[in-house]
Amino acid sequence: MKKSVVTKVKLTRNQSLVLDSLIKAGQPSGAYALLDTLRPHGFKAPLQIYRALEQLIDLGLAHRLESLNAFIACSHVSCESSGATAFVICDKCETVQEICDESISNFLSSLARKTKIRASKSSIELHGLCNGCSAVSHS
Amino acid sequence: MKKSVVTKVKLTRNQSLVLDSLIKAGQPSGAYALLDTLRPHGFKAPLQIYRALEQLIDLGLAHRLESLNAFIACSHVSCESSGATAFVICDKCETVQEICDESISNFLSSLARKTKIRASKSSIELHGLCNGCSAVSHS
DNA sequence: GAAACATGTGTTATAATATTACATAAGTCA
DNA sequence: TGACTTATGTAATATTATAACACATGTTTC
Ligand SMILES: [Zn+2]
Ligand SMILES: [Zn+2]
Ligand SMILES: [Zn+2]
Ligand SMILES: [Zn+2]
Repeated sequence: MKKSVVTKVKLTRNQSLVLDSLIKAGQPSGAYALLDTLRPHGFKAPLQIYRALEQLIDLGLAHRLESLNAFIACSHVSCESSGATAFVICDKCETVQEICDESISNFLSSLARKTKIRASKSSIELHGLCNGCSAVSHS
Repeated sequence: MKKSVVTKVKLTRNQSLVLDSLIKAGQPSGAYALLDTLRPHGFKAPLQIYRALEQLIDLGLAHRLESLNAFIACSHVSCESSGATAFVICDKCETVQEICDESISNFLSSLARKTKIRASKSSIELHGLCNGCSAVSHS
């Protein structure tokens, strides 16, 4: 898993704005939602968002949720350490828990070993109802 | 994890055609690639593909690879048993290994327990270079 | 400083993926 | 049969992502 080694980086204006939006959102955000949010700041084209996101993701400051085609700010200081992260997503309230511990990296290592793959990127996403939403929606 | 309980289902014509294409491809296939493949059989619109895929996925006969926006035929008899499946994807030769054992379901159960989520769907995808490709591309 | 290079930006257009809406047909069961 | 569900056909549209090009800015090297 390639990861940025940098601990402190100077973000460009666009990157900072996108990261701030992501943090403020506190939820998975689509690229076009971010674009709309940032139009008042002069953003006009999707590429401005996608380019900033690419950097932020490389730096471990944001993550892409593959199953939602959406993005979210990293909830840790930064995920540089391992890059082995799992996302647990409530489909009702859209809360996302970002889990990044040894159980994840161990699982991925073991999976890579078993399948003889030289892993470069992983995506673990678990959908369902969080504790609160699960209590409410007892259909 | 909700799963079909059916063991033998009669597929409709469209569903059979899409499944056959997926199996023949033996690789992740995009919806529009499937559409092109099936035009000679009368397919004309993306919805015909997406609708068939939805059924096939519900039946456990096909899977969606979230990180590729693509689909693949189930490599087991069917994944009805657990629905806890991991995909290991070579980014060079596009080979996909579908892993479905206790290590996967245990990991997911544990993750769900830790995060207090009532899980309904999961997606585990590991990218990298398979054994063969990794040997060749020693840059 | 000038040249060479890498990185970031702005903008337009376009590609790739997925869904809505509506009309029709076919299968299932009382 | 009627009532109902499921599958289909088709057109239009929505959503997500990238390509191509021009320009600007920053950094290194001489
Ligand atoms: Zn993170
Ligand atoms: Zn919730
Ligand atoms: Zn399967
Ligand atoms: Zn390979």
